[in-house]
Amino acid sequence: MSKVIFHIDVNSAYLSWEAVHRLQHGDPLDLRTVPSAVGGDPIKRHGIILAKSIPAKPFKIQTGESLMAAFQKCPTLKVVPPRYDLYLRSSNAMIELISEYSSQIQRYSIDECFVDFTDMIKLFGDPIEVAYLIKERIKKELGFTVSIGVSSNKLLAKVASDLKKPDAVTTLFPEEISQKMWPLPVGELFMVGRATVKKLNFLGIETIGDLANYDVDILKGSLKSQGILVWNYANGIENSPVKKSNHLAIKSIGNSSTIPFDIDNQKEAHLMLLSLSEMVAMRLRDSQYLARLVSITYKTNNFNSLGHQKKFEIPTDHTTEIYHYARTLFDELWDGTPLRHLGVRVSELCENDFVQLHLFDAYARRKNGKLDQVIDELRGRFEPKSIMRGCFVGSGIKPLTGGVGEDDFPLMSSIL
DNA sequence: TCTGGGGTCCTAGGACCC
DNA sequence: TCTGGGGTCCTAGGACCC
Repeated sequence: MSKVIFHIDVNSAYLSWEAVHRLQHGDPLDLRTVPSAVGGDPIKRHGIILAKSIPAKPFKIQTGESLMAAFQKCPTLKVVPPRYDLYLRSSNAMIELISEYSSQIQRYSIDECFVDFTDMIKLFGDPIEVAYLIKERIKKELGFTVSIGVSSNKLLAKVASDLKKPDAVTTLFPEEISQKMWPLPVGELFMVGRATVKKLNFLGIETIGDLANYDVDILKGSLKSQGILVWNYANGIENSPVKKSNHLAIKSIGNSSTIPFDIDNQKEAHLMLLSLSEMVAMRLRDSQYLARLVSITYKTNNFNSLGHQKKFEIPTDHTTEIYHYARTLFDELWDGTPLRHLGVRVSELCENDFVQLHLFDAYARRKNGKLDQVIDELRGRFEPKSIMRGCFVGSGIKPLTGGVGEDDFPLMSSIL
């Protein structure tokens, strides 16, 4: 028997949430009614558009483009800074409301989720009517709009929610594929990004329909497994389950940041790595995992990206150990080119309830672990900034770099 | 185009082993 | 060794998602 899946997508999420919050706090202006955007600070070199209002669309403002470019297209564009804690709370409120209709919810990102409604039909009735009900309740009770796609699998539900925006419910059942999905440009398909569009165009494939009706063996030849995947998607074939998000399914934890100035000396680079390692290690301990692999990445001032990684014998969650690995990796890779961006990531995670300790290491590690624990507690009880290492004083580098702390739920992946 | 930060997965090549 | 081949692990880089 066939499933019923919803995909629920918040319209211009960051911007809508920002607008609602401002209205609730007495701001007379609804950001959604004027050309506006949520964006970073160009002075700190974080100047890109993160979300835009619908009135900004006619100016061809694009998510991801620089604020400079955006202002050139629309000098009156109202830009506000992001507030991720607010967005997380807004997202949580929405999920809570949706939970009243099904417990089978997969949070796909901060502003998107999948809902398996199959078993709830006998309780709530017609899925499409329920989708409208959810949409209206979110609008009335939370103040923002969503687009909901309804279908028999996640891929089709996701495509459906994109067909009509904002504030809409759209179906895309298998029998509607040829009429509703096939005429779309192939780049609209999930997992067909810029690089794949180019390769497909080269084969004469322009629309999703072209792809669906192409010889899958030829696709396999030039696109490998990706070719089979997107061919299946173009034909509406996809059957992954709606996975209830559990944060224990995390595969890696990383932080990275663009520095307001170019780093051209080892000392500052090390300080930045320490700052990133502090955050990564705190999140790692919070996740109850240990990591076996540490990687660093950087971007030079001419936007060249390089990375280096290494596996280590003994999994760890200690700040100082992760930092030392990161520093060694960095020193092995860096040739002195000025840097604009640095990142630290840990992966190959394993449960932390059972660790084989080398006898020699045992004492030092326990001491380290205690220190980390105390710092984590103080940072939790007061403010994260309440404890910082002296070496950061006057350095121009923040003692902790990176976001996504406490309410970790980053299960956003490119895989359904 | 003066261009963020959080992720996941796949592929290719070399090392190493049998 | 101017020789074969398969399996697995490691690493770098790139593709995609939001």
